[in-house]
Order: sequence, then C-alpha cells, then structure tokens
Amino acid sequence: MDAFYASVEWLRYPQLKGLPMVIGGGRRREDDLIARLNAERPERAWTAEHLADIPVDFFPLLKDYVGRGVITTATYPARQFGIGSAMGLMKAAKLCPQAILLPVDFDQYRRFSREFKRVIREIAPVMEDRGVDEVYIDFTDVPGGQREGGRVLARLLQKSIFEATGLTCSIGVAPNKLIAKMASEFNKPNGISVVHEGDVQAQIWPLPCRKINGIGPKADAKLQAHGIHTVGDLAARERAWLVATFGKAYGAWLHDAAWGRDNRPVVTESEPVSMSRETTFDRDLHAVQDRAELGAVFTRLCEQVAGDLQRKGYVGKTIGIKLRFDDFKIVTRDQTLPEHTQDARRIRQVAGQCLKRVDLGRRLRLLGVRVGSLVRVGEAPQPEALPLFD
DNA sequence: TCTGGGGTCCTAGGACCC
DNA sequence: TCTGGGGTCCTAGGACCC
Repeated sequence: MDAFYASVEWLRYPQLKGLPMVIGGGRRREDDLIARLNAERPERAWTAEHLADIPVDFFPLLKDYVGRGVITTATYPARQFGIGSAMGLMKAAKLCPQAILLPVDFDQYRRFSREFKRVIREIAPVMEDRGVDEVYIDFTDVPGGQREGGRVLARLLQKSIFEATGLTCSIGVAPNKLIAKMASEFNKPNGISVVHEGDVQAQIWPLPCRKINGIGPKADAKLQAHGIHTVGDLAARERAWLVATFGKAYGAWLHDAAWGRDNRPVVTESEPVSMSRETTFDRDLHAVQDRAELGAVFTRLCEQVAGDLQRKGYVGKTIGIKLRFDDFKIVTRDQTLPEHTQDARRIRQVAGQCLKRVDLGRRLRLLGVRVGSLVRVGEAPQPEALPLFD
C-alpha cells in the first residue's frame, strides 16, 4: 500500500494532503480535538462527522510534542526537511517544527488492512499476509493472471482496492517473491512493474544491496566494507567466498538473492509463534526507587498478553521478559514450563522468576513480556504425569 | 529530551538422551 | 587409554522486517 498510514489519515483529513505531516507517538485523542474545537470555534457544533472541515491550523504540531515516540510515517514534504522513518519525534521537531503531528491509530489502519486484503482474496485467493500494509499474491492459478505478464490482473486489483477503500497501492509482478518485492518499489505510487526472469541483470543488479529484503544495516555495512555496493557487485562474488565470509546459510542465500533465485512459496496460512507486549516508560525507572510503578506495569503487561492469548485462542509454555536499560542494552530471560498457559497470574509469576535472574543495577527504559511456544487452545499436549513407580 | 511495538528466524552452547 | 555421534530441547542474543 502506498504511504499506508498517511493515506488512511487523508481519507478523514483530506485538508492535510500536501502538507508536511508526521505520524507517530502517543494515543489518539480525537475527542479532545472535537472538544477543543467546540470550545475555541463555537460558531458551529463540531462532531466526528466534520473531521474534514477542521481547519489546518487546528492540528497539533511536531514542535509541541513531548515524549519518547518515533516517526512511523513522514510525508514527502516532511521528508524534505531530513525527517525519516524511525527517527525520534523530539529530534524530528528540531528539523521541521511546523509539521503536523498525528498520533498513530492502529485500530483504524487495521480496519483498512482487513478490507483491502478481503478485496484481494476475493479476486486472487492465494495471498500471503506480510503485515498491515503488504501482501504477496500468487497469480499462477488466477484466471487471466498471465495476461500481459500479469499487468491486467494487477490493474484489476488496484482498481478494486481503490473502489473499496479509496487507497492506492503499487504492485510488482515477477517470477518469485524476492524480485516481486523489489519490483513493487519501482513505480510508486499507484504503479505496476513487471520484471521477467531475464530482466534481473538490467533491472536488479544496479540497485544497492540494501534493497534486497533480508539485507539489513549490519549485513550491508559488512558488504560495503568488502567493496560490494550493488546487487551486481554481490552477484559477481564467488558463492564459496560469500559462504566463507557470511556463513553457510546466509552466504548461500546472498548468492541466490543476487542472482534473483528464490523458490519460497506464497504461504496463505500460518500459526503465530509468540505473542508479546512491551512498553517504553516516560522516564527511565529504577528497580528499587520505582518498585511500585514497575510492578504495576509488569502486571499490566502480563494481563495484556494473557488477554491477547485468550482472545485469539492460544496457550504457550515459554514465558519470557525483555528489558532495555538506559544505555539501550537489551536483555532477555525466558523459562519453559511443563504445561501450557494463558493465565495472567501464572504468566506474571514465571515472568517474575525471570526478572530475578537479571542484574537490575541500571535504570530501565523498557519492559516487555512474551509468551512463546504457542499452540491452539485444546491442542496443547497434557503434561506427562510423573510416575510414582517405575 | 535522540532512538516504538510486535513479530520471525537463525546461531550457538549446554543439557540430556539413546 | 583417549575420550563416538546423532538428535532434541532450552536459553540468550541478534539481525531483520513491517
């Protein structure tokens, strides 16, 4: 989906199109906005029906933000000021104080996410969910899926999604997921790009390695240190050298990726492996001085994870915690139980045991609770009874 | 006043078992 | 007298993705 979060926001606030805008940080306070409007602009009775009429100068600005949030989306006019995804909002405010700041509204994005995926599945049922704004679709067995190299079906999908949601998307059509993902970036927004097997050299090799889904900042830095900047550079290296330098599995994968080889299927269903909740505190907390506050947050996180498990019908047997200290160092501890659980008190108890195994000298910035080794409720194997006699 | 939240997968060592 | 060889599970950390 093109600029997904921003586009969803523009549906209800079209007056913000074209302005520097940033999405990130705290919870939505739409009611506050309406209440403030009625207090300060009483010439009309404002309701949630009039969001598109809210004057632009009434929206909160980045410069007034206080907190530890990061940018999830920055519109193009905002990016011109050097603002980028994942940047701290406080830092971004220095670069572009006048940008409008909207809080993240995940519930709304999830609603539109479900809707555009429903539209796709109706046309092309073999669809793999890749998060809130992205999917892989297998065109192979869709009637007409091969016409004009997939272009016809891609256009139909774009049209249907736009009619149902008012949102645009960009589609890459290719022989496999690896190339399709890269191709989808070629023609943004609202574009279609078809890359054939024989086009890899011309269209993929000139790209920086970082464009490959699976090469992140660490691998890219290491590649650069070896003089490898483009996918073509990578393809030129011996497979054996890549294996020797990057390890057996990753080295071989790098070589395949550079040559456009990928045989992963489009996976329509998958079971979750873990569920977690974590939170960053407004200020760093100390295990001793802030014991009560920390304990309350800890319990709440356990209750939230338990609630997620119960709502979705899963039980897990590996309970874990995650801590981020004030120096940004991350520590995890986990413990596997003999039985599966979705009980908040049990999770809290075991997570508490995990916490005892950590040196809590430093102040904490983040606390998280995770439950892994999930199985569906009812499919959990019964813990084996200990034999009384052999 | 830098630096969110929710995930997956991989690696590597040690325990433990046959 | 040199000390097998698989396999699985558990734990901790880390890279990467959306």
